[in-house]
Amino acid sequence: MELFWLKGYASTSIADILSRSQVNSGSLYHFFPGKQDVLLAVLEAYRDGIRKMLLEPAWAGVDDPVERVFALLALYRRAIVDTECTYGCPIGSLALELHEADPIVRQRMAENFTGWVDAVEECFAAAAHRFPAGTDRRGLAELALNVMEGGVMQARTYRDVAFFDRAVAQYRKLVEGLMVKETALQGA
Amino acid sequence: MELFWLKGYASTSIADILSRSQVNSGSLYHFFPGKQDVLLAVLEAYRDGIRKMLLEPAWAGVDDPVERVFALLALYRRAIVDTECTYGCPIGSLALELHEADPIVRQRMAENFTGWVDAVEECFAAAAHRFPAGTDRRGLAELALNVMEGGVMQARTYRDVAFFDRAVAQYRKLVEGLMVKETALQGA
DNA sequence: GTCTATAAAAGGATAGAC
DNA sequence: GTCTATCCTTTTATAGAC
Repeated sequence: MELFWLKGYASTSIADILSRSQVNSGSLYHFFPGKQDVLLAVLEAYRDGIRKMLLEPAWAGVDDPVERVFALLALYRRAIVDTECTYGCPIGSLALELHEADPIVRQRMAENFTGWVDAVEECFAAAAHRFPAGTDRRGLAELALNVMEGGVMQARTYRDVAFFDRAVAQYRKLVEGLMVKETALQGA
Repeated sequence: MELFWLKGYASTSIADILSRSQVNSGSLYHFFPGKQDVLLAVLEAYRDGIRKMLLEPAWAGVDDPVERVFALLALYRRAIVDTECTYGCPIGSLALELHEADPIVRQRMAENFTGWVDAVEECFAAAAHRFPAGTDRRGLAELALNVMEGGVMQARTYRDVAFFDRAVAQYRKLVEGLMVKETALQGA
C-alpha cells in the first residue's frame, strides 16, 4: 500500500516490494500470482478499510453530519500539509496512472470511489431536513470527491495547499448556499 | 504527445516512441538528452497550444463568456464519449502519475493548469457584471478545473459519462446560483 | 511456506560508421 | 543528422533445494 501510494504502480518494482516488506521472491509469488494481484489486494484493503482508516479518524469528535463532510476534507488537508504538499490520493493517482487497467482493477477502484461517495451522501442524508426537498445529494457527494481529488492534484502540482483550500471554500459556499435557502424558508 | 496521453509516461518506452514516430534511436537522442526531455517538450507543446488546440475548437460559435466555460467542459465530454469513456486529461494524468517529478516537470504541468484556469477566469471576468461584486472568480475558475479533472477521472473509472455530466450539472447550478442572486438585486 | 539463484525479457541510453 | 548494433541495468517471474 505504501509503495503504490508513494511511487505509483509502474514505478514500484517487485524488488521494491520485497525489500520494503522483508519478504523473499518465492514467498510473495506463493501468495500472489503476479504484480497485478498485489495491486488488487491493496485496492481491496483500501475499500474494506475506509471506515477504520479514513472515516473514523476524520469524524472523531465531529457529530454534525454536514461538518463531517468538511472534516473528511480536512483530513486530506492534513495529509497534504504533513507531506509538504506531495500527498496524492492513492486511489485517484492509480485511477489516472493506469491507462489500460484490467476490468477487475477498474472495478476495485470504482468500489473505492463509491464507498467514499456513499459515506458523504449519508452525511447529507442525515441532514436532509436542512436542504431543500429534491436536493441532489448524490451529485453533491460526487462533487465533494471531485473537489478533493482536484484540490489534491493542484496542491501537489503547485506545492501549495492554498489550491486545496480554495477548492474546499468554493464547495462550502455551494453547500451553505443550499442550506441558507432552506433556513430562509424556515424563517418565513 | 499521443503516447504519453494514451499510455502514460512510465508505460511509454523509448522503443514505443521510436516506432510510433518512425525515428531511430540515434536521431531521437540527438535532439533529446533523455526521456524526461521528451516529456518536457510535450508539456511545452500543450502549454503553448492551449489556445489553438483547446480553446478555439471549444469556443467556435460560442460568444457568451459564461457559456464558453461550459463549452470548454463540453469539449471534454465529447472526448470522453469519443473514446468510449477511456479519455484522460493528459496533464492531469501526468500530474498524478509522476510521484517524484523533477521540479522543472512540475513547473511545466503547473503552467498548463494555470493557462487553463486563466482562460476560464477571463470568461468570468468578461461577464463580471453578471456576478455579485467580490465574487471569487479565480476560485470559481479553479473549481471548474477540479470539476473537469474529477469528472473525467470518475467517468473513466466507471466507464460512464454520467459521472462527468453530474459534475458539470453541479457546477452549473453553482454558477447560475451566483448569477441569479445578482439578477435579483438588479430587479430590486 | 521460505530460501537463493537465475532465467528471459524489456528498459534507457550509447557507440561509431555513414 | 541518421543509421545499426549493442551495452548495461532493471524488470517480472520461475526453478528447485530446504
